[in-house]
Amino acid sequence: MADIARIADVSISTVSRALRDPQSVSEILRDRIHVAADRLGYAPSPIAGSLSGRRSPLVGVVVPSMSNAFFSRSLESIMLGLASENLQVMAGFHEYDAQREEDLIATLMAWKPAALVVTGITPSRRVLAQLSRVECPLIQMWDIDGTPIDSAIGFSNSAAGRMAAQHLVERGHRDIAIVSATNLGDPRARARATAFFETARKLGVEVRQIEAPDRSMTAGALFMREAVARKELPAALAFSGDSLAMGALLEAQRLGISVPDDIAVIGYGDLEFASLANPGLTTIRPPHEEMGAAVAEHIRKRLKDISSANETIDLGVKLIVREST
Amino acid sequence: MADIARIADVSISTVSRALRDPQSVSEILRDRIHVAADRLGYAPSPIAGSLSGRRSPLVGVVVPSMSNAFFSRSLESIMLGLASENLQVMAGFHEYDAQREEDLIATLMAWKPAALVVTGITPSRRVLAQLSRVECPLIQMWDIDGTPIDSAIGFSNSAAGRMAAQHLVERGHRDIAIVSATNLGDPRARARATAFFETARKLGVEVRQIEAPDRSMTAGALFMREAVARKELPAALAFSGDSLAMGALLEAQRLGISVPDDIAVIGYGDLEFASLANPGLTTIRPPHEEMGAAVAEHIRKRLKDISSANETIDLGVKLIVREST
DNA sequence: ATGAAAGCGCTAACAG
DNA sequence: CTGTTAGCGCTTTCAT
Repeated sequence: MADIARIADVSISTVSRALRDPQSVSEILRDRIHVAADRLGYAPSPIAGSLSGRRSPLVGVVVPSMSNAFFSRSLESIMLGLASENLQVMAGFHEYDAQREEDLIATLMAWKPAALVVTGITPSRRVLAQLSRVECPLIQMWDIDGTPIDSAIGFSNSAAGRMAAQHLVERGHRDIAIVSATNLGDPRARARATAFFETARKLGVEVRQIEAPDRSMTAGALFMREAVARKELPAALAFSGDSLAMGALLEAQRLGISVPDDIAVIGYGDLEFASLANPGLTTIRPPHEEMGAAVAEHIRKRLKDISSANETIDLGVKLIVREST
Repeated sequence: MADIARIADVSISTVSRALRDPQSVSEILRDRIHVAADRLGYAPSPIAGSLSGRRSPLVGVVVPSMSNAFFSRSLESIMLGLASENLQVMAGFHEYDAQREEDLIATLMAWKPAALVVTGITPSRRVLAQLSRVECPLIQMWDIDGTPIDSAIGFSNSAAGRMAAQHLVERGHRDIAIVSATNLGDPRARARATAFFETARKLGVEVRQIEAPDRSMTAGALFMREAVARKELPAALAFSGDSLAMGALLEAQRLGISVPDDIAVIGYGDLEFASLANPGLTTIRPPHEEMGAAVAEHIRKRLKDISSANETIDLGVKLIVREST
């Protein structure tokens, strides 16, 4: 910037202004400065800018996992929506470990991000305290059931659970089990399972809860194999995720069990294979990409406009009925 | 740091040393400083450190896509392997767009990263020039066929293509087609397809090349439906990815086509569903997670040790034979 | 609308 | 082993 200032015969402050807020500089100087900057191939230092300024051109994003299709999609669309704003995403994951989440948030905050995006609306006590002190816009995504600290963009996981239960009961099922990997510590999966359970009960159906070791297709297949071997197969199965459901579907096929004749199956997620499976998998579709796009848009808005903080946006879930129920 | 210095009654430089290289400070001062730092709840500013120091505690990672399971897995394991070193990953994607890749690399370099990881060994001319000027350790991952700029960690995509062709020909197939989404601009998919083609030819088999619109399961299903409708189904199909193959497998099932009796299928990737599919999908397994771990380890080593630059590590691919061939 | 001056919080020679 | 002294490259009052 000093070089530009010399060539354009202005002060460094004017260069700074011309570059970050062109309107605040007279047209003549502005042009001289931009020409000089181009000639020198000037590239601003985000580090120096961040040290000096109020915040960095960074948006922190905290997700439970990077390899989970749900979150990697959200991440991708957040990045996409923020690229035009010259905001770089700095992401991390914690696998539902509260300590790791806390450390991660602390690390991200140390970079003075322009905004912070976290997954979930009900953090642990300590993380809650930590988030309450955050000085930048804070967006909680993937859940809106509860009290947001600042803004929340997502959908109701309880509604998703309710929807699934209602569907199975309406289909006439009375012998229902829900297969869920709750011990992973995913509060949203837990919320869905709880809502499922309670909705079914209200409709006069007692639902069995079965614990899966994790949310993988392999776990789904394993569950199915063992349930069949023990002859403990219920008439309808709700899985906490499409991968579990797909694993079960494939294994059922292998074992000669007919879906939906012998057993009805519903998933959650509407991952790509849900529509291609045989039979097509009935599932609940959360607003994957829409969420990322909405988060990015919200950040853009808040960085410009006056405080449009404390917004809650419900993007809704959909029941997608296919052949498996 | 000034507060710590005052409390511990030392100079700021000594605080800096005690914190970043404890060994270089006498035990007495070191303890006083750490106690003071704890008491004050001191959290270092990575921004100030980066501006002042030679580099930032950041590792830039460039992948083609964040939502692709291949790359999100690598990313996750790189992050995991670097967390202990207090290195934060800053990642971005470009969807095989050379211009976006160039911009992304420029953005990452502006943060003075401690290391840069890119995907692929054969960048465009301009990106190559850009990477040659990088001042930090540079790791090219997911491919080792070619001349690395600095270090390369991955496997031979040509070998993967060769392996697949050899397998199908050995199984006795003469009517083979390869279904590949080459127009996405993925040089590694292209390398695999080319090697497949040439290997088959050497073995006396001419392979048809069929273009898929993308690498999704949906595209695989669509291909299968159309090929069957046109009665143009070859005896053996090699797909450039497991998702394409899985889509085709599911659609074949739907259409009553038997795999491998009517048609043999081989994929690439060994994604989770490959072993669960009916029939199990024969595929080529690249070293997904191993790569991320190896990249992280290599970075750790290079940041400490003397220059162990210009290393090329071949993690190898495996042919996994299942029922589909 | 422009410039001068004072940092942002830390690292890194250089002396001693 | 420790302290002094300069910055790193930019933003931001405060004057003018």
